Amino acid sequence: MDQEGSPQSRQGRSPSATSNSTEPVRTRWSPKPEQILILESIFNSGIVNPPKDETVRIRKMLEKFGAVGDANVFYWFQNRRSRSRRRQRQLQAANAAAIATRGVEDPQHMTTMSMHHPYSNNEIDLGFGSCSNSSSFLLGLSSSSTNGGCESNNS
Amino acid sequence: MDQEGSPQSRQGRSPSATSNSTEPVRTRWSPKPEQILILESIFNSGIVNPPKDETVRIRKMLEKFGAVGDANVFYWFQNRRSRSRRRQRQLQAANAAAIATRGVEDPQHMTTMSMHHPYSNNEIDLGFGSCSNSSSFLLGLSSSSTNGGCESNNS
DNA sequence: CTAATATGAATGAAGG
DNA sequence: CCTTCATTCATATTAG
Repeated sequence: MDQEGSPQSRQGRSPSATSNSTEPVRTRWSPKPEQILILESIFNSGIVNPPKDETVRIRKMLEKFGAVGDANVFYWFQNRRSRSRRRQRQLQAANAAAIATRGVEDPQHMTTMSMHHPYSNNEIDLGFGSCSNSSSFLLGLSSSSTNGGCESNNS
Repeated sequence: MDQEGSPQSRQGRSPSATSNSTEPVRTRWSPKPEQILILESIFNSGIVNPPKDETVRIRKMLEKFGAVGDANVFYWFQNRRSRSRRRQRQLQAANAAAIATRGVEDPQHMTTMSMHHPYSNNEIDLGFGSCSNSSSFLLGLSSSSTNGGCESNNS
């Protein structure tokens, strides 16, 4: 394979940028660790589906650590949501199956999602409803509104 | 019940313990030969993208030979599809290049075909269009909505 | 032991 | 929201 000695040296640019001649190789955006931290913090803060304006704000925040476009942020949240839900279902199914411990299998329903994960990556909290105070440095979302940014969004 | 799929450390009997005591050493799923046979049979039967229900059924089938989760089956088919496609594209490109042969030497590195495969890696059939009925002992599947039978897949 | 390869798993991007 | 494709990462296996 191709394993460079310099990993994570991929520079991604927003697909909207047409004036991009210095980087002919279109590499898909690879979020930097700091960006991932920010995104996860936001997600765990309850903002799982940021509206357009917030997406832009988040993008600007992330841009300080590397090139990123609005679409990237949008995709990230979308995938994150989907992934979390999937995770949840599998986890629940596994748990139920473990508790069941009996050969009762639903011939119709396929709720039995038994998948043995290698590492315990439990992330089953999501303080919705109440804006959980994450000790994150990214608490600067307020701009025009007087609110601190504890809002439940839904589109 | 099934604790884990028995990693079967067949690497080396060397006592060189790689610092493994209570580490969750993410042992990735290693399909048993029988499982691989089943999966390949199904794949070659035309089921290249089993729907969820079928995936569960396949998983149950495989579980008789070793611990496996739905996600593993899902990943297996996904990777299989991707690999088959890529392989074909590369072979096609190589073929086209061979036909060209208009003195146009490709000074670039050989990404298409340069590696000598130890075994005859000819798997370019993918007899879609006509559902080839392989004589497998495990053919007991019912078609679902998306695909699963003798139908050309979408996209 | 090191290098190359095969393959399971994760994720960004896009389609429907 | 859901599934699917393509690319990439990580690791097990095998060749040198």
